[in-house]
Amino acid sequence: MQEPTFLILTALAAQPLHGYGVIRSVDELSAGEVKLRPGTLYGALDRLAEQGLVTVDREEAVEGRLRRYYRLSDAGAAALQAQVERLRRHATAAEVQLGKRFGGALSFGLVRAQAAGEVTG
Amino acid sequence: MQEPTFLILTALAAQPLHGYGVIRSVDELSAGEVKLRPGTLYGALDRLAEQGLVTVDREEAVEGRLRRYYRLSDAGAAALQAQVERLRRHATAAEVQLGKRFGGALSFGLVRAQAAGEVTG
DNA sequence: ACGTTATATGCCGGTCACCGTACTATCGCT
DNA sequence: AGCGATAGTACGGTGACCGGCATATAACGT
Repeated sequence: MQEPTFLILTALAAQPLHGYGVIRSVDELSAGEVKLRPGTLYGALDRLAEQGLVTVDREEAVEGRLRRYYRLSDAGAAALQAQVERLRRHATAAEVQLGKRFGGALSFGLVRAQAAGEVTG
Repeated sequence: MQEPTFLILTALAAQPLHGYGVIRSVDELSAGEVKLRPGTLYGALDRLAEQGLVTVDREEAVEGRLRRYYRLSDAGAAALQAQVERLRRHATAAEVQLGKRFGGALSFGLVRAQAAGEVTG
């Protein structure tokens, strides 16, 4: 699962949103770092619906415009939670490796890596 | 940056490795979850070298076979560290969102999410 | 002697997620 | 009337990754 897809699931985790709502939510959640393009969003939404990770909650017609709300399914929530754990494991592994970067054991600030996120063991 | 690329950088963070060494290291680091195919590995290595995130450390000829060692550059280490922080932020954001999942504040087991890995904020 | 597994690298075609852009359409603001 | 925000659809392109194949040597089992 890629970053945009992950953030779409994240946006939908709290409550159902329509497409444009997802774009705004992802923008906020990523502190402005990730701005979803329509092509990315609706493509991802279609794929996620196909996989059963999101479902169409309802369709509203607001002043002629269709507004389709998407909801995170239970399977989607489980997938997201699994992905969160995967991300954490990878982050931890990378920091442990980075801590070994100067060839041996060292006893000062760089062990920070382990201290920071490392309790997983 | 995708998962395979991230794990390749992670593998090289501790010490220079040759191609096959990276495959084994990634296998270990991911607890057997990620098995790099040659096409993925060498393609990624070429791209990373182009971006200056890894450099060729040295070339050894072991019994006729060439063994090319790759090293993580300082830029690569910085990129990996940045990626680690990005991953952590996303993981945290997702768990906060998942915590809101049943519509409001709740005071039992599901707040586990925050308790589990969450001290970052 | 032969097959299998491990070591080690390179190449190529295919897929699919994502990007970028353009287009349609309505509302509110100026 | 024109512009920007809202809201969704369509489509061509890129590039990372996958899968498989080719190549070569060495160790190990049968």
